[in-house]
Amino acid sequence: MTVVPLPFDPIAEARRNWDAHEWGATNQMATATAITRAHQILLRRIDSALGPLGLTFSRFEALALLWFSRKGALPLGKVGDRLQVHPTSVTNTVDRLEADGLVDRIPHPTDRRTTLARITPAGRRRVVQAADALAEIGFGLEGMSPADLARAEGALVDLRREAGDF
Amino acid sequence: MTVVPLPFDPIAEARRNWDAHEWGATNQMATATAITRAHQILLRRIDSALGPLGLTFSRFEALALLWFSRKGALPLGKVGDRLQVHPTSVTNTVDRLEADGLVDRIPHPTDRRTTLARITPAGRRRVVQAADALAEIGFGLEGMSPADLARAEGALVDLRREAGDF
DNA sequence: CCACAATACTTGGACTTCCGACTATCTGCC
DNA sequence: GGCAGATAGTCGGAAGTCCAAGTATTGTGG
Repeated sequence: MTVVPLPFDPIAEARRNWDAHEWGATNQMATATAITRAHQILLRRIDSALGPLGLTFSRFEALALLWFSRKGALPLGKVGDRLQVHPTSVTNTVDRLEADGLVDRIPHPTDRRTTLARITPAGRRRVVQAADALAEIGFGLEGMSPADLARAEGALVDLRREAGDF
Repeated sequence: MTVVPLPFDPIAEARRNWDAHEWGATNQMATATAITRAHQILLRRIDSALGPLGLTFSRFEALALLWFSRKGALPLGKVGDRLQVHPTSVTNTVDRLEADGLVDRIPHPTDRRTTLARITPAGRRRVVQAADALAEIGFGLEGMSPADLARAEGALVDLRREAGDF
């Protein structure tokens, strides 16, 4: 995608327009726009760093979650809860990881409704490479000072909590 | 989507795992995750507020951009630059807005390569309703104090600038 | 103990986003 | 003037997300 730097901050511009037309909630609009843009920037950088490894951010997240888990395996539903994504997205993600041999599906020992996703040895090797690649690019956050990292994270805690994240 | 509040902050948990395994860039990981989650929360709330009006956030953004423009019309390429999205996404967005009669396509007066998207009277009415609906829900940012709104926006300025946003 | 509700996952469809490739048009330089 | 390269938009395809609906299994109240 062509990145064309604008000669002005589009958010400051939006603020002016919003205020001029009395559309209300200007501060929220500005912050929502900033978060949306930050997410776009982040996702592009992260996915392009992971592309050579055959991963996307969501696949990486799932893989890392399994890697961290005690047994290297979790019910698909738990994966969805932790990553806050829809069950169908988990099915899709695990399908692709499985096709690449990074994960396999095994039945739950006692509940036959439940399927576990289990990280394979190849998956363990891949996720470590991916974590290195992400650390290398600072998770796409080059350009943010340590103070800004902490500020951003802190400012979003209440939003996440209030939305039921934890 | 079922929202199941977790009994702990998943980001704090990820921090612990990351540090324990010495994967590096822990602070960036935490902030990137927070931004990603905030975006998920935001987008869901915003799209569900706009759904009854037949809009999505990206369609609203395009419509608002046209509304603010002096002539109510812009080349598709300019729309993409301002919203930082791929040309094909603009084509798609405008297709749908056009199908709903909120926008129409007109030729550029002098450059025959260029197509202008022009907001229609119905589009103008709709975008005002949408702005009201969004102000109503505080752009999905209920839960953030005014101080946090400013903190989040401020913390992301350098990221956006460094990424070539402006 | 058994019908009914809840839970776990998958399937099919809609939508958004991106990339690569393609057509049409304009611009600049020889 | 005319051709090479840049620019504007669109199309086809891949990937991600969600919802609605469907199957299978488990839990529960009378």
